[in-house]
Amino acid sequence: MSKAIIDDVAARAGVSIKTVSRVVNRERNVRPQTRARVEAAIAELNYRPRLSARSLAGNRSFMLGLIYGKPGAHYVLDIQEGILEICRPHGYELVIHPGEFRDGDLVNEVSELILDRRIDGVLLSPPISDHMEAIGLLVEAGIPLVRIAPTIDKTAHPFVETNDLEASFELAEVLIGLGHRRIGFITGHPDHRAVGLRFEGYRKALRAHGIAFQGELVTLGDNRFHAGEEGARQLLSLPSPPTAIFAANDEMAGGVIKTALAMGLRIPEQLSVVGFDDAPISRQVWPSISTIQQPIREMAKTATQILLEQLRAGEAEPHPSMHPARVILRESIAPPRTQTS
Amino acid sequence: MSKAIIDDVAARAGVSIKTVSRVVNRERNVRPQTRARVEAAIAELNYRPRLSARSLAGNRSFMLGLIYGKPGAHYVLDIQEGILEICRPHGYELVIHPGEFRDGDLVNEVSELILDRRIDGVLLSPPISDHMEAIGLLVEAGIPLVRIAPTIDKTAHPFVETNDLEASFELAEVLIGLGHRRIGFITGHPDHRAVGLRFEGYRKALRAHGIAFQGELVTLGDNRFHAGEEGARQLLSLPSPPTAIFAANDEMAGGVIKTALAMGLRIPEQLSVVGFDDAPISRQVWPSISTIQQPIREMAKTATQILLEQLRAGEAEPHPSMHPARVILRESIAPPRTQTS
DNA sequence: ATGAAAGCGCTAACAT
DNA sequence: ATGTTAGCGCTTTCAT
Repeated sequence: MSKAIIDDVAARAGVSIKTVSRVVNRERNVRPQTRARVEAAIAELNYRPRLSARSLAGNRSFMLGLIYGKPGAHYVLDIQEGILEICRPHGYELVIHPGEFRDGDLVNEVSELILDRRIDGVLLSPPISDHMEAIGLLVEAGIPLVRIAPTIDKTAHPFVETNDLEASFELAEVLIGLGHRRIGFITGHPDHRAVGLRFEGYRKALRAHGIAFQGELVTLGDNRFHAGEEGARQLLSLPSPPTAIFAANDEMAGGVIKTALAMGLRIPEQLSVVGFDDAPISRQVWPSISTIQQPIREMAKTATQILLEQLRAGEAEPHPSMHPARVILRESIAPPRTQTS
Repeated sequence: MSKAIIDDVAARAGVSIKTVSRVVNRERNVRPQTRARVEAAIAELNYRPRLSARSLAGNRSFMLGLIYGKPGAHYVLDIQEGILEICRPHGYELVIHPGEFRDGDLVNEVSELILDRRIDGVLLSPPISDHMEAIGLLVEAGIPLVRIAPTIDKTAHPFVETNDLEASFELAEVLIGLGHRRIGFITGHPDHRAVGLRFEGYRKALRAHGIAFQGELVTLGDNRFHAGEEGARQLLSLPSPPTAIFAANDEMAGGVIKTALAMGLRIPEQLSVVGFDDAPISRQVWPSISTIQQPIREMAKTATQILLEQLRAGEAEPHPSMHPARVILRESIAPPRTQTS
């Protein structure tokens, strides 16, 4: 029963409560000897500072906020755990906040988060990391924030990033290297800008290899499994169907696989498929999907470190940090069948 | 800029701060007229009580804790969102806490959660809802808790439950009804007791239909995709392989599908497969998996309601609530091939 | 039905 | 390097 409060510790260590406070807060100007005495007293009494008291007096909440969209459960959970791994040891709690990009309430909810909870700092994960209105609100309120994998306006605020475009370019090049020339693409949700960069990477790769871009080989998706199914149905019904399909994320690539199999195609012999994210589904379908792995957990950890540093230093210098993605090759790709068949 | 504090509201409404406090806390013994005046003042000033001040004075944190294992990202996220949906409107924040069942640290972390964060109440999701040591700690500390889908010791504490065994029985009966007699089973992780009930449901169904239980048709799994692959490989290599496989969860059923396809089997013609959970994977593989849907989000909501009620009433009556699961039939099942082939 | 006064346990500003 | 004194903004008694 740890009912000890700061006065108990002070009494036991024979110092004033201010000195105890100094030790707890790791301030300097405490003699090592004194510090040791206080730390001993803290240990003996199993003293834990009351968060509410610290908050009230110090005007900070020791809480970080995470505002996230819905880019897949595994993605969100990875981010959450990455953040927790860093912030917990520093005495910060995480308050999670699901928000829809298009939801008009998002802005209200953000201000509620600020006003009611007095969050000390905020992490924004995709696609909310590109939600400039929400960001503006936070900036106005003076709440430190770090954006995870933003794609626009990457000047004003600290962020951690990855290289969607380059990784996508590389994966497209793999297909081209195998001999594919008609490569379909299923785009992602327009609110998820990062996914748009993947499309650009694809186009750039085509260009780099002198392959003409063909609009008919592109279908509009929304990141969901179903869009992959639809897109595949559409692309594979073309008079001259693609020999490979690049889906902007794994969820949709999974949809492509399912539809292609249902249509009686053999993968990868008759159709190569690639995705993006290294989502669980990419490993779990048969054949497994070649994809791009993003170090999202690491990004979340770095973002949290940057945020905590900002909280400590009180400054908000843009502090970019790059976590490159990497290509993962699996069963879903092969050279195209020779045209003669 | 809502910098209004309780004194401002009191002044504006022409009452004492105690009365404002009464209105904010919905206490009675306030004349409707007075209440209206105070509420008007609150609205005009956009007053928001400081959580830290309320916590310090009232000795509660307005935070709920969720301790969860890792039974799949979608599952965890569903629970989180179910809880948030209920607790946010009541002014409670959610603090999430991933914990490994076998991790010795879990107990430490739980006490930290109690001591440091002064959590007002805790929700335990599977498999932690069966972690009696952690529960004991919470009870000892007098922290109200609600268990989500526990399987043991369902007497002492409030909980919400579902009917794993009965649903499993029902799904097994579907296979039997199709004519299957050799039905393989891949068990779940032993720490996840609920998954054990699914095995019992399977055995009970066999018994009910006069089918002898055969140990060789059972392999030990751990809820993960890979275990499904292994189990399928083992079962399908038997001299007389099963005509259907029941995996204790969808993740493993997905593994079965993948392995069976890789072995050249056609599903469902040559092998029927069923799972449990209605996880995304059950919809995303081809063919899609027949399974059981559990209303986990609803369970989480109900659990939160019970917890909040307890916090209000100050009592901890066991308050069971049943959320039945239901069978979902998809493409992965068919009658067995006739033995003559 | 309403109010006055006394903290809750800590940090901040200013001593010393 | 350490201590003193005020609060932080609310909820609790206990009056009235």
